[in-house]
Amino acid sequence: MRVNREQMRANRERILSEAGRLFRERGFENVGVAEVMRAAGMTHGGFYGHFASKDDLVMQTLTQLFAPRDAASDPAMTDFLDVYLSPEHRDSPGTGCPTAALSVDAARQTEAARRSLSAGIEAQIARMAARLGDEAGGHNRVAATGIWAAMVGALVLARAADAPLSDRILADAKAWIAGRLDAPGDT
Amino acid sequence: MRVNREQMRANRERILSEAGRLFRERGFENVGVAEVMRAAGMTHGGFYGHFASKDDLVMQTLTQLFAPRDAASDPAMTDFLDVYLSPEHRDSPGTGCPTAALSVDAARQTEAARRSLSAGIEAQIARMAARLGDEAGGHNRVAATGIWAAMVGALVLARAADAPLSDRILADAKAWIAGRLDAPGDT
DNA sequence: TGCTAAATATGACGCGCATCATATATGTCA
DNA sequence: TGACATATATGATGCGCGTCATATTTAGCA
Repeated sequence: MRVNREQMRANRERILSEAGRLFRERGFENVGVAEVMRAAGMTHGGFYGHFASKDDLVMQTLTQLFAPRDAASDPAMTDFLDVYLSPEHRDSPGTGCPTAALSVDAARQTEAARRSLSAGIEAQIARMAARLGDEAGGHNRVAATGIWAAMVGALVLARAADAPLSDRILADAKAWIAGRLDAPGDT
Repeated sequence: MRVNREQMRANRERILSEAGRLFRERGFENVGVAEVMRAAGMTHGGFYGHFASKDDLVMQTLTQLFAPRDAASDPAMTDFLDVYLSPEHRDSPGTGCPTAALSVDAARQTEAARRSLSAGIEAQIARMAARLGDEAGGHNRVAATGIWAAMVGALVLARAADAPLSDRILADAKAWIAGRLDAPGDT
């Protein structure tokens, strides 16, 4: 039952990947250690060879989900907005934005988990500000925070709302935010 | 151990009230039936005399939290925004906005619970639109959705972020949203 | 005032979960 | 190539939770 070092590294990454998907789909409390391991193609026993506890898994999953990616390949704001507030993104939280899926839950986790999430939020705001800077210019941190909050909030509301209302929230929020992009008008 | 009808009604309301507070503070999955009953000053046994199941309690709690109040006494948008994105509101989810505290969790509950939440979101958007109508006028539904999403999202982000970042998110989001209130500019 | 139904209390059951103990098989290295 | 370390599997333990069975007390009503 022993695997080589490469295999073990791959197993560990598959655990983290499946945990990231399951946690985003159903929240930290509704996914058990055994289910994560099963999704990764193993049994529950080997879990503690990879992680110290479930809290540790939660923290490392958050860290991985918010790992920095190169901002150079970021799509333009308009395209990003269009994808972010699409029905497809709303309907697939398991592969979607970890902030929208896990922020509320993560606020109730370990201090270490909170720190990972907090760093991810800061990075995202900075990236949004940079993106706005490329297209407008000025003190964009305020606008980046407001636009990002509106996007996350709209996705959360759309996921909570039922069928006809949900689509309308996506469309209306997208239209409103897009309208704010053109005319910066910072305070 | 029997109480009169008035007392029983009061007990039932206290259960719902405490459940509303505890659920908003810690989420549905992290609060047990026994703890809710204890908070209401009773033991766990009498629970099923009031509710059919925990799912039933969750649904009725949501219904009560989103019960319509008279929109006539709503504060002006600016005052509402100031209170909503205050550090006090961020730090007391148990008595704060149920949408920000429970939306993500509620999306994973019973269909009946989802319906209660959905109705609450619809009512809130309508109230926001009416408020904007009193102060501007026009097709305000789009703006109401965008502003409400920004407010909910900013509160969620502020609750997830750590100390210095959290305050900045509140202040920046508040400033940005307030700037969008003056100039409607609907699409 | 006494009988009955009802509201709450006490206690128990079964299940799922996180965690750990031990077994087994196989990479790793001398 | 053989001995040992180690990655995973099997199985067990303890605990908390939702739910229910039963007991107890007392309001409601004749």
